[in-house]
Amino acid sequence: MADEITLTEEQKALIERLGVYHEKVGIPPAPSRILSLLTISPETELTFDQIRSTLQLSKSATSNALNMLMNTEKVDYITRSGDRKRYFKSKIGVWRKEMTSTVNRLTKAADLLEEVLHNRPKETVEFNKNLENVIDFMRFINAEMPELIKKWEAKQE
Amino acid sequence: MADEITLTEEQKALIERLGVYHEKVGIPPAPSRILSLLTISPETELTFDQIRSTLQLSKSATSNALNMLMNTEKVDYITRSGDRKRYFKSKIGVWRKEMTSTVNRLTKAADLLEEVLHNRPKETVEFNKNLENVIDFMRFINAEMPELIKKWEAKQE
DNA sequence: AGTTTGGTTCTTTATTTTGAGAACCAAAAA
DNA sequence: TTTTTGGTTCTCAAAATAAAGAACCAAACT
Repeated sequence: MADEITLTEEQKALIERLGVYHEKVGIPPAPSRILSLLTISPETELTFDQIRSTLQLSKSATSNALNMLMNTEKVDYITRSGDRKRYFKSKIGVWRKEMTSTVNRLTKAADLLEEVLHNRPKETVEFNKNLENVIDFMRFINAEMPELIKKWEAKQE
Repeated sequence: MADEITLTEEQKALIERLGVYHEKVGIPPAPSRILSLLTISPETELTFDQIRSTLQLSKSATSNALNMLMNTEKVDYITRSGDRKRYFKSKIGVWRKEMTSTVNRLTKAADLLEEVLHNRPKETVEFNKNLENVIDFMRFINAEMPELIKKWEAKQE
């Protein structure tokens, strides 16, 4: 127990800064810090207690945060034979899928806005046109994603 | 006073649904509802008191929410000569700029992640490669935005 | 000068979120 | 079979968020 991992002051500061970034996009404090730790830590696979003690969180906060991060597909764990502990790690590898599904959520908004558009009076011409453009652009971006990824991949020599 | 605008049940339901969507992307309840009202209302320019009474908000909640929405460039107001009231309206027209700056915020994340990358040991090869790819893709998307908008505009005959 | 209008700001309360700590639990180890 | 490990779940308190209501204020009206 209490086998926290050693981090430089710089690394600790980075955890906080990246943590704040995650908070800004809606992830609660404890999950944010864990996600940041798993991004910054020299060791990429950490046990429950390494995470807990390094970040000075309670067991409950650690447990709940890890489960939230696993539910949202941001974290995963591996096991090692003959070892009962789980080794948690960032799912940074699936960023392509994540970006795609983030953009895909835009189409949900587009559907909702389309309902709004259909409900609007035809008289507010400019407003309706803007709304229509937003909707169309959201769908356009979503449709372009695969091609965009392909273009990026081609660029990587 | 109490000159609320008339909305159908469907419109009221749409305000709630769109409001929930806004809440999910981090906008607090009252601003979310106001933004939704300004998107759904047949009249696109509403006074402080029309908003207040239609949504049954207190003056303070209305005032604070409107100021937040104006600070974040989501809402604006116009005035009419000989009329002391302000007429608030959604800034839906600037969606292009908004989308661009949303994507632009990605580069802030990329900068932070690059600091992280530089701090990492070279030994975690796969992790580092993934991190590098995320960073590069974020910047790529940002750089592609203007072209993407151009492509979309061309499509609008 | 006094009143009304169109808000803003301050104070207080209700609700939600966050996290600690203890109790708990199943599987593995002793 | 008892104990330890690796968590999970429950209860409670602290802190942050949200919003109501009243007091307040400057500009315009009377």
